[in-house]
Amino acid sequence: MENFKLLSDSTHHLQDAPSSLKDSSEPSHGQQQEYDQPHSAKRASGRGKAVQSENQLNPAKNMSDTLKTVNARIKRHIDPYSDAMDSKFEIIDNDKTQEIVFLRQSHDLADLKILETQAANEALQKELDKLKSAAAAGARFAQEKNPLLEELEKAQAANATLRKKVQALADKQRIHDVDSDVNENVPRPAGSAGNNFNIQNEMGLGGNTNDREQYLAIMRNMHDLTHQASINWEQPWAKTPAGAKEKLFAVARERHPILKHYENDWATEELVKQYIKNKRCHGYRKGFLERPAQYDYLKTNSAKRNPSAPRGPRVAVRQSKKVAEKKAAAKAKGKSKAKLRTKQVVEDDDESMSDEPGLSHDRGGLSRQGNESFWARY
DNA sequence: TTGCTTATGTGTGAACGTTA
DNA sequence: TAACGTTCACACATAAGCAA
Repeated sequence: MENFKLLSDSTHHLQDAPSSLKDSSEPSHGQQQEYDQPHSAKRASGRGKAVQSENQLNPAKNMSDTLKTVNARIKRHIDPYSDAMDSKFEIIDNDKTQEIVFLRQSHDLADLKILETQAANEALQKELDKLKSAAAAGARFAQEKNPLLEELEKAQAANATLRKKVQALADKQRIHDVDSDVNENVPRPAGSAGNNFNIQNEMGLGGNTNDREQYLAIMRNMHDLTHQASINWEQPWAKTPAGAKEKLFAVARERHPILKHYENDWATEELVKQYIKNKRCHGYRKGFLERPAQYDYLKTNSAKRNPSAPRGPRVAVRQSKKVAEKKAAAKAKGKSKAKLRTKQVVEDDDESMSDEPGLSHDRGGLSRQGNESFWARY
């Protein structure tokens, strides 16, 4: 098969070929027709017939053109060293018209190759269609996804707006809290704790269980702070250094911000005073603390007191009575009248003390009538 | 049951402001 | 300036609650 060449080299044989050969191109197909039977069926009409009519007009030229075309197709499609070509060539080896036969065989092979290529193209086309449809589906999906994206963007924008609103409200609340700290100061009640007012109530923590718990928490914390501030509870509160007091107040305000509401830390002060007073009292009673001689008279007074005298929470009653008295005093014109009233109250008190020892502690100017409703509870 | 803590009432003296 | 009233601080007494 080394002699196998492209058909261009042998074109001259065709051009110089005798007319018998040229004319017998079709009749001489006896052998070829047998060989080419399957392909001739494919070319029953169309290109086969056209070539035949062209050959009748100028067979040599047509053959030359055909050879060129086929040769170009062979260059593109046929492997000259393939086994199929080898076997075909051997069959026609000694035939005079071998080149023509070979040309047709090559032509048929080229057609076959074209058909195969067409089939491959069709397969590729189908694959391309599939890809196109897939791409179209992707585009459709992208289009369908757009509304979701828009919705998401809207939700994000709404979220951002809400966040801004929350932040603004928080700022507003913080400002309000600061204002509350400044504006809602509770002044110290008149009198002394336990005698004229109740610390817990005046602190506004006498409402419910939670208030009570908060009050107790603050109170216990103040006790701890008293020791942590190295305050000498064996001495009267008045003798406590101002620096130690201020330090204690500052820490107390930090631990319990509610204490800021009470002017000049009166609540803190009252709690600590009450604590160290009771602690000293306990020490005197137990004997591990010596009472100053200046307070001996209190012991004497206590001995004179009637132990059967009833005790109870009278602060509120006395306070309300005082308010009523002040209102009455405001109505009264002239100081003489007020003085007269005071004297009368004292006289009433003296009367009460002489009549009923149990009311001897009613020091705040309570008349007996005004006090009856209270004592009725005992 | 006991001991401690808390809350409240008591009387007194001192300091302070107001008034005659 | 003295008298008076108010407020404050102090200790004592006691009831009630709570925990060991």
